[in-house]
Amino acid sequence: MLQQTQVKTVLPRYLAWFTQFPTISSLAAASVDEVLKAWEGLGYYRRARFIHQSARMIDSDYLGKFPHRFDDIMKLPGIGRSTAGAIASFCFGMQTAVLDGNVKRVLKRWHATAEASDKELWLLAEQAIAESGTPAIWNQAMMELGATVCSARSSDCASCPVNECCDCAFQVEATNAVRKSTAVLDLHWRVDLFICSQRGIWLTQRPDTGIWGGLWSPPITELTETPDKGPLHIHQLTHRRLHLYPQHLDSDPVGCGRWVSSIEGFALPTGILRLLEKVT
DNA sequence: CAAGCGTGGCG
DNA sequence: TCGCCAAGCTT
Repeated sequence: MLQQTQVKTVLPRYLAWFTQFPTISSLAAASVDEVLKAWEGLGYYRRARFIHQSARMIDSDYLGKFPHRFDDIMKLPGIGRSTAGAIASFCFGMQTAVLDGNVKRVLKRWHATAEASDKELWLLAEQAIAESGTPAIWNQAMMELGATVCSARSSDCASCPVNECCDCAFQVEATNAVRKSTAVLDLHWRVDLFICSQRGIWLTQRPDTGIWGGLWSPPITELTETPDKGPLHIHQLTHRRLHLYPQHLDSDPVGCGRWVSSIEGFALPTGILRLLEKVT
């Protein structure tokens, strides 16, 4: 849940999650739609399907017990080197490094290597963890440092507990790499609203790959030409600006999908929920 | 290695 | 208001 998502955002969802899925086997037994619904609004929905797959894999391949070997943890879908390193060090006391956004920034500033590649940063992280002697504490400390006094927007070198051994103390600004901003692409989507009092609203399930993968939505058609009139709702993603054009239709829907009397039990993307709030 | 993948918070 | 970024991973 915490991958690329702030603790503040995750916390309430995390608590609700463990009420609904208290054990690995309970998560494994749930349907994909139940899991996606529990994840609704968190974004990066592939993570929800990955954690579901992981639960099922643990159930079948590891007798329902979370694996303790680093290589086995890495095999779980959605768990990469950094997350595996966090789990292995925090849960099992292993000497494994974490390299999240915070740790990367702290390492770059500490060693004054703003242009360091991921490969080089992993090397630095592994070296430090080996010398620390206390992997779990070290990892937590690095992450915490990056989240507080050595944060991205504001660094407080004067109050940093380790400023005396930091190569770039008091000159953080100079070592911030200039990020090349990635282009935001405009997409124009027609959203077909089949709504009737008798049958409710027509929803289709989006393909697993791509934007809002696996979630439910009214049928969406990509437009090559942008309508010059009619209602429009804009939804911003990281690298995409979605222009959503709601289209009320009285005809019968074609293709795969289902009528639902209420969207309550279905996981819908936030952009679609906002659009529906606006037009209904 | 770079692109693709959501959403909310914050300066 | 707007752009950046957050407990990254997969392809």
